[in-house]
Amino acid sequence: MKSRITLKELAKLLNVSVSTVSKALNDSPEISPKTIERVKELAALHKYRPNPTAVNLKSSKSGTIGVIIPNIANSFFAKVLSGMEEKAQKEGLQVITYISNEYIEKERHISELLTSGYVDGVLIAIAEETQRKKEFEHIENIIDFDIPVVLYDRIGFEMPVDKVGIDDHRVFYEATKDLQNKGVNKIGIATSIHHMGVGKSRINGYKEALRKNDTFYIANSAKMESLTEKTLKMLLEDKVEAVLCSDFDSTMLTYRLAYEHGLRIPEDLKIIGFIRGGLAKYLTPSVSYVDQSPHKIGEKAMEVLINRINKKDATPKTKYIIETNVVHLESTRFD
Amino acid sequence: MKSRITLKELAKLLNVSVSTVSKALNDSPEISPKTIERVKELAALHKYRPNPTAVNLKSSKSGTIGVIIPNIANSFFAKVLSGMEEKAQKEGLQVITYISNEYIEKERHISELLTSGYVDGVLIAIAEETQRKKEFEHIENIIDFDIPVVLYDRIGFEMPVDKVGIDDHRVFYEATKDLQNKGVNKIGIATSIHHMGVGKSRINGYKEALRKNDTFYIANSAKMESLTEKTLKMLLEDKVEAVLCSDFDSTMLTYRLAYEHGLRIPEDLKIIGFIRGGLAKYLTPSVSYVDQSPHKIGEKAMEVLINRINKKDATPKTKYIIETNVVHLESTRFD
DNA sequence: CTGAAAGCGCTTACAG
DNA sequence: CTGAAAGCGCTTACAG
Repeated sequence: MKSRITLKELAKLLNVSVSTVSKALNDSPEISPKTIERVKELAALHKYRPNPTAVNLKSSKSGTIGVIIPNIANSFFAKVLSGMEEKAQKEGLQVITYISNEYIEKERHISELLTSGYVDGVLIAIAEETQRKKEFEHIENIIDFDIPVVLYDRIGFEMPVDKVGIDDHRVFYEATKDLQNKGVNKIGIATSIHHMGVGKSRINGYKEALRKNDTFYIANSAKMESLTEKTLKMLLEDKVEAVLCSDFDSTMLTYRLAYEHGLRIPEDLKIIGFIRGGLAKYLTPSVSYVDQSPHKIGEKAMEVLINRINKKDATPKTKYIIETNVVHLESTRFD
Repeated sequence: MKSRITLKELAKLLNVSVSTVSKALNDSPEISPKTIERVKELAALHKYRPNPTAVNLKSSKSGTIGVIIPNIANSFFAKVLSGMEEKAQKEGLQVITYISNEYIEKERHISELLTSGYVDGVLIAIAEETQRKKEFEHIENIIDFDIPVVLYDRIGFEMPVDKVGIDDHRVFYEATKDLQNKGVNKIGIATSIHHMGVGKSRINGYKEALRKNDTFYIANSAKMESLTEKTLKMLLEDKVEAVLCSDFDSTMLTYRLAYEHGLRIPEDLKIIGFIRGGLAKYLTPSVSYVDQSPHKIGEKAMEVLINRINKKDATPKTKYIIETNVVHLESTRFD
C-alpha cells in the first residue's frame, strides 16, 4: 500500500516549513529559485500531488462540473457528454454525471446535491416530466445559489441562464421547404416528443413552412402503440409522400412500418429522421438525418459554463445556436 | 445570492458550540434530546447541508467513484453507466466520468488523477490501445495505492481485482451449437474487435463449437473497408448460411451488405448480433441479438466496488458473470 | 527569503 | 450533557 505524500512530510524531509513548500510548488516570487528547485525535485521524486479535497476546501471550489442527463441511453446525450468531458479534461475539471431518467423527483434530488457544494457549475437538459409539470423551482434554486447554470439541447425555457442548442424550429422549417421545392406535397410528421420543448419547436417549424392549401399530418404519441396506429394511418390512409421524424423512436418506427406494409423507401415514401449518422448509413435503405453535432453542443456548453465560472464572461446571458444540417442518404433520393 | 449556512453560523444562532451542533446533527448520544431537537429544527429551517468537501477532508474519503469508459457513444457503455449511476445515487455516492476514447495516454492521465485522491474507487473497462500494447502499469498503480478497482465488461485480464462481465466465450459457443442443432452448417463470424479480449473470447467460443469437418469463416478487421471486403467474400463466395456478429459495426455492416447484394434475411442468411434490443426490433427484418443486460452489469460492478470500499467484502477477488441470452427475432426465423 | 499563524468547514477524542 | 482543542491538507496574509 502506497499513499500520497503530503506537504507536511515533504517539508520535514527538506527541513523547511510547510508554507515554504507550498509557495515553492506554486512558483511564488517570495521563494528563492534555489529552494524552488530543491522542493520541486523532491516533490517530483515522490510524485507529490496536492490533495484535491484540501485545495477545494481552501478555495471554496470543487473543481467539478455537474452534468444532468435525462437519458443516457439516447446516443445523442452520450455524445454530448463526451464533448463535455473532453473540454473539461482539457481544463483540468472533473465531470460528475447525474441521470434524471426524465423524472422530476430525481432532478430535484440532484439539484439538492448540487446546491450543497458538490460542483462549481451545472449543465442541464431539463427532464421530460419537469417540462410537462412546468415546475422549475429546483432549477431556479440552483441559480439562486449563484451556481452558474447552462441549459443544453433543451433550451426553450425562460430562465436567466446561458443556453446551448440547435435551432429546432428552423431544422424542420427548412427540411419541409426543401422537400416542397423538390416537388413533395404531402408531408407529415411522426413524433414521440411533441409534448417537449424541442418537439414543439420542430413541429412549429414544419407547420410554418406549409403553404396555404397544405394539410397538417401529424402522428404524435409518446406511447408506441398509439404512435404506431397514428403513423400507419398517415402512411396508408393519408398517403403522405414524406415523413419528418423528430426523434429516434419515431424515425425507426416509420422506417419499420414502411417495410411491414410494403411501402418502398424512397420511391413511395421519403424519410428524414433524428438519428445518428453511425446508424443511419447502415439502414436499408440508409436514412437521411439531421446532424446535430452533439459533440460540439457538449463542448460549447462546457466552454460557456467555464467562462461564466471564471467570470471571464460578464455579458448578458446568451443563447448559442450550433449549426445543423440535413445529411441526405438513400431515404430522400429523387430519381 | 444565497449561500449555504455553516455549522459555525448555526452554532452562533443557537448560542451553543460548533461541536454540539455537529454532534446533535449526527444524533450523538452525548447530546440531550432537547438540544438535538432545537438544533435540527434550526438546521432544517435554514436547509443546512454539511459541506461535502469539509466532510471529505476529515474522513479522507471523497464520496466519489471514478468510472473510466472507453467509448460512451457505444450504447452498451451508456447503459452500463446508467446502471452504475443508479446504484451510486442510492448509496449517496457521486460518479465522476472519465472517457478514454480507447487511448492509453488518456487512460494514463486519468489514472494519475485517480491516484491523487479524487475518488474512493474505480470502475474501468480497459481501452483498446492499452489491450493492444499490453501495458497496464498505470492501472496497477491505482491498485498499489490501495484504491479498490473493479474491471467491468472487459474482464479477461490477469489482475488482482474483482471483475464483472459476461461469459463471452459461452455466448458464441452456445449460439453456434444452437444454430447447428437447427440444421445450419456453414456458420461464419464477422468482427471488428478480434484484437480485443472480449472479441477473442467470442471467437474462441465459436471455434470450439465447430465440429470436426466444419470450416472456420472469420471476417475480421477493425477497418471498415477491409471488414466489408472480408464479409462480402464470406457471404458471396463462401456462402455461409449464418453470421455471428460480435459488435455493433459488424452487425450493422452484415445487415447492410446482405441488403445491398440481394441476400434475403433470414431465408438466405441468418444473423445474430451484438446490438441493443431497442434498435434490433426496428430493423427490417428485426435482428436477433445477444442481450447483455448492460444496466445490470453496471449495477453489479458498482455494488461489488462499494462493498470493497466499505470492507464488507474481504473475500478473495471474484469474477462475477452476468447472465446473457440470445433474443431471437426475425433474422433467425426458421420456417 | 522563510516561517508561524490563521483559516477553509467539518469531526471527534478529551476535559469539565 | 456541553465545549475547547486538535486536526484533515492545504493556502496566504503577515511578521521577521
